[in-house]
Amino acid sequence: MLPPRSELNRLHAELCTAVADPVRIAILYTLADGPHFVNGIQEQLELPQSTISRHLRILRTSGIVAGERQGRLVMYRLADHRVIEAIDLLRQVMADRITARADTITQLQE
Amino acid sequence: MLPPRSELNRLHAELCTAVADPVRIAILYTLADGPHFVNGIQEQLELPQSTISRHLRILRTSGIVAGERQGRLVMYRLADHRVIEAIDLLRQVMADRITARADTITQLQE
DNA sequence: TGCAGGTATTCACATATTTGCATAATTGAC
DNA sequence: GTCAATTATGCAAATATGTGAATACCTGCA
Repeated sequence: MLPPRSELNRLHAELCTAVADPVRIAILYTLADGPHFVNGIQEQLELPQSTISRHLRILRTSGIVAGERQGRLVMYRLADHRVIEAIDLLRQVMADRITARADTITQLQE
Repeated sequence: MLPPRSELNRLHAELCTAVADPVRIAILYTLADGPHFVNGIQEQLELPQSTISRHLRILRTSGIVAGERQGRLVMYRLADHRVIEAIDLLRQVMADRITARADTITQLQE
């Protein structure tokens, strides 16, 4: 007894929304290299600590990452690598588009 | 000479945002079955025509779909099937999560 | 040209999201 | 228990996003 399709689409959109932010994408690519502590992520992204923490909560709530406290630190890791696969696919689409546009400009200049 | 990583992440997020809406997801799955006219999409989703049109514009602007006028109708199609692959991956993640939750509930009831 | 069908846009409103700053909560060491 | 370090949250302001109704726009045909 699955939920109706519109409800599935709503949940699906929630998941997509969770990855639809530049800061969260940066966090996810950082975690794609392996688990990181919050201060490590912050050091890498150079953003206010509260900003990092709030975005981590969004990713955690949507089940995309998981956090585990280790003493005073909290270590975050990807909960499901398919999410990285998915956003990587979209990144390729974007990269191809940028390349195509650059080629067009180059041709116009010749 | 590529843009800096933060700029790429911003563009990447724009692309993700475009698919982060229940109506747009429904439209994309409709178009995954093949090109459709606007009135066909509207008939299938049962939403106001202006709503469909506005979401189609968002998808068109972000390059995810392409529209072509044929007489009085406009036919839309997916511009890059990798986008469907990407959101399908996320849908599987979501489906697995729902299944896991249902199993947990079942176990609690036993 | 005028009309009707199909699509796109504008408007006004409501809701949601993001951000920085300040502050709270949690943990380990003394 | 107190203090310092790390992480999380509350708050207020700014920005962005989604919606339906009405209207404008484009096209084919008489």
